[in-house]
Parts: sequence; structure tokens; C-alpha cells
Amino acid sequence: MTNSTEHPAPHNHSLCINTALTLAAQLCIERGVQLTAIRQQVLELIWADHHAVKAYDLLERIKPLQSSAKPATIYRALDFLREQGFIHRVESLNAFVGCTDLRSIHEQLLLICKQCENVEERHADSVMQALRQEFALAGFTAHHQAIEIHGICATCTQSNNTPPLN
Amino acid sequence: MTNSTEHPAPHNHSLCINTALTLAAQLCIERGVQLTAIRQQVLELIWADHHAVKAYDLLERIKPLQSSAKPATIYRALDFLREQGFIHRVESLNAFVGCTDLRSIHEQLLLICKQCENVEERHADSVMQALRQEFALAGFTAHHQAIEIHGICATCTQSNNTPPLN
DNA sequence: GTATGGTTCGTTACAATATAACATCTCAAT
DNA sequence: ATTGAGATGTTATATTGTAACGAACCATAC
Ligand SMILES: [Zn+2]
Ligand SMILES: [Zn+2]
Ligand SMILES: [Zn+2]
Ligand SMILES: [Zn+2]
Repeated sequence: MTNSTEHPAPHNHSLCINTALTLAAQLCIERGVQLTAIRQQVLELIWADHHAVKAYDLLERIKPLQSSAKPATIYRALDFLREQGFIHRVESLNAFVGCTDLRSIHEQLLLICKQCENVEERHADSVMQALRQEFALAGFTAHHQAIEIHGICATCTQSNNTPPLN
Repeated sequence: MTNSTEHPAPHNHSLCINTALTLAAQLCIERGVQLTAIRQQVLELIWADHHAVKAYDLLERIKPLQSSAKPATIYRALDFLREQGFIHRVESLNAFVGCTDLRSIHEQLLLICKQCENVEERHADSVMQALRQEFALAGFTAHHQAIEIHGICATCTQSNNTPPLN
């Protein structure tokens, strides 16, 4: 199923999901940690699209599958998925998004579209390089960073400029 | 009063406060907006130091001055101060910090020390330039950005390496 | 003067996000 | 069988943030 009816750049999104879930499962085995049913379901729900998802939305969506689910259920799963690097927290939205590069250790920047709500993860080596120089200048030792940009994505810009022909 | 007893880089902090409050008052006049007593008090409380302050902490601190203060009181003042660019919201802390460059329009990055909790605002032109190039590559139109780095500041690194001689 | 209207503030209620604490379960290793 | 670590169930609560509506204030216009 391609998501050609959705606004953001169309692609075979089931491939995204399968890739992410398969790789996550594999990494859990390698690392000797458990991708339990709850954790996998939460990861799948986050991967439903490329939007950032809120914890309580996940809670509502998982209840049909896990009727006993409570806030702690979700937050524990989110903690696990974050520790494993399978998802990122979007600080400026209090929400969570699937990581699109599970294999590499990386710092990322997030391009968040206000219109279609898609979140694009980019690695932007030149930005990260400039950041490291800035840290050196400041004598700062960085442990963790959140770089979140809100605006309008390329796809929305295009479709805004070419309105539907009625 | 110099804050030489505090951990972060010592400086005459009352100068920081006075500069910020004076300039803010002046800018409000220029802009035809009102720096009311509540707004000024909140700004002063935020400027108590270079830490990020939480809204409900501000609420507790302002109650002696404004006994009727409620959450909305604080959030309204914070909204105003943000609109005027007098403070920044630290997304990854749900907290607020005084802006150290009221005159210029700028994007900033925040270096947040986990140890002393100081927040240093930097403008980092090379980073911002690299970011703009990344946006161009991605076809992304940026409206607002949050760049927040958590780690250990220069002052703490130094004092960690030179323990007090007992 | 007083009517009008915009801004600020007081107040109540509530929504949304997140964690603490403790009990229970599971399952593998001993 | 016993034990211990990890995962989950459960209840309660803490923290962060908004909605909605009315009153007060103050400047301007009539
Ligand atoms: Zn996809
Ligand atoms: Zn978009
Ligand atoms: Zn200072
Ligand atoms: Zn420090």
C-alpha cells in the first residue's frame, strides 16, 4: 500500500514500517533486551506515519490491543524505545517519532512541518560539525541535543503553489 | 553584588538584571505595549539567575507580591514576554530563561549545564549558516527553531578538575 | 459626562502530560 | 523448588498548561 493519497512526499510507507520493526527486533536480540508485545505494538503505532505521536494518543490506540494499558504502560514502553534509540522524543511537541536510521549512532535534526505535521529526520553533517566547533569555543561538553525546526516542508510548499485544478 | 560564591562563571549579575529590565522597559515604550507590574515582576524573577525557571516556580515566587496570582497569571505574563522576545522557552525543560540579546533579532542555541543548571545563549553564526543551507537542501521553510544542548559547561569542567584543596 | 472598545487581570474549572510507589507476574538460572 | 531480575498491573498523584467568562481599567469618541 502506497500512501499516495496523503499529503507528504508519497512513498511505500509499509516498507518504512517493516524496515524499522525488523531492524528493531534484530537489534534487541543482538543487545539481549526484550522487544515485548507492548513495546512492539507501541513502536508500530508510532510508525503508523511520519508524524510525532503523543503519549496519550498512543494510550488510546493501544487500548484495543492491551485493555489494561495505563499511562505508565505507555511511558515505560517509550522509555525503552528511547533507550534503544528506536524513537526520538520531540521536545517542542511533547511527542515521539520513529527514528529513521536505527543502525548508526547519530545526532539528528528534526524538520517539523506545521501543515502536514510530517517530521523529517536529517543528519546534516555540516550543521553537526559547526556545532562541535561552537562547543569547543564555549568549552562545553555536549551529552545530548535537541534540534527542532518548525516550518513548512517541501511537499507542502509545492502543493500550496499548485492548487488543484477545479 | 557579584555572585562570586556561585558556581557558574562569576560576573556582576545585577548588571545583567538591570540591563535586561531597563532595555525591556524601553522596548515596550517603543512598541507601544505595556510592561505591567506583573509582567515586570515575572521578568525579574526569571532574571534572578541564568537558570531556566519553571512556570509553577515563578507562581510560588510571585505570590508574595501578587497574592491573587494563579497559573493563568504566570502563563499570560510568559506569553507576553515571549512575544516581545524578552525570554526564551526551553522546550526540553518546560522552562523559561531570560534572553541575553534583546536588541537583535536572532536565532539562538542554548547550552544547558546539567551540573550548575546555567543556560548560556549563543548565536553561533556558523551553525545558523549551516542550518540555512540544510533547509535549502531539504526545501524546508523554517519559521521557528529550538536548539538545545545538554552537557557540562566550561566553568563546571574546570572546577571538577581542580577540587578544593583540603 | 458617558458610551464604547481594547487590553489586562481575577477566578474557576479543567485538560494534558508525566511519575511514584508498590503489588504481581514470568521465566530463566541455580 | 527457590530465587532474582525484568516486565507489567494498578492506584494515586504530581506537573504543566488552557478555556472560558466576567470585572476592572483606561483611552478615545460622541
Ligand atoms: Zn514512511
Ligand atoms: Zn508539510
Ligand atoms: Zn548574569
Ligand atoms: Zn555548569
